[in-house]
Amino acid sequence: MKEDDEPNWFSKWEDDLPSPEDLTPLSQTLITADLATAFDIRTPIPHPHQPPPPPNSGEFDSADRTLKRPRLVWTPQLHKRFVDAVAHLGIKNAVPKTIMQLMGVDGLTRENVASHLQKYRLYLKRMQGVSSGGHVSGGDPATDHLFASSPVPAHFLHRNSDQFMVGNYGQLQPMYGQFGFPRNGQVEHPLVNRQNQQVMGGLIRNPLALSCEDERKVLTLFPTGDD
DNA sequence: TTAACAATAT
DNA sequence: CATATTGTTA
Repeated sequence: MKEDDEPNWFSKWEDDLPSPEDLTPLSQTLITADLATAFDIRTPIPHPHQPPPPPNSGEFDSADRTLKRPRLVWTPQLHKRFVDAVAHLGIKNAVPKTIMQLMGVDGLTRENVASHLQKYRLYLKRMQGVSSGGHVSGGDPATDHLFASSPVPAHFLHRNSDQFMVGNYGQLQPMYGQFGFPRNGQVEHPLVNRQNQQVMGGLIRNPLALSCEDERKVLTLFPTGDD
């Protein structure tokens, strides 16, 4: 009776081990749709009614990759959501996939975001060159119109956009308060000049609009309901 | 192999 | 010019 009693010296720690489900949320993809809603970035978007199913077009509107989608049109509302996502993520985590997830827009692909992000970064860079908020530097106002219609999270303009990591769960305020350490001591107001606003009344008022440009169909993603 | 990113193409 | 697609690199 020496082994019958079962001291279970190993059974002990074995029992103590956490079950596979108990641990490692680390492998998870960052920020699920649920998390995104948990933030404050508005509601999760329903879906923008996919491509117009032209009966005899041979294209299906299902979430079928590998098939061509209509050109995405970045409305001010959609861009706003984009900026919000980027702002809340911080530079470090603001990569296409994460942004896409945080935006929670159905039908929006990583490529869509990547492409837009590329341009957005160029826009920010152009602004850095020039002092405060004035748009110059050979950038046509018409070009920046979209970007100008959305408030830029300040910190992005200056080099020190050292945002905190994703840990801001629960409550997120539009204010980050932490300007960090201005090595230059140059704290400016990233006020965006809106004097160059074009005709914006009545033109961009109809969301969820599906138009036809030439023969290419363009897809306008839903209205976020707020701007 | 995935994804970010820059470059290039529509 | 706005967005897509591709190519390269991490």
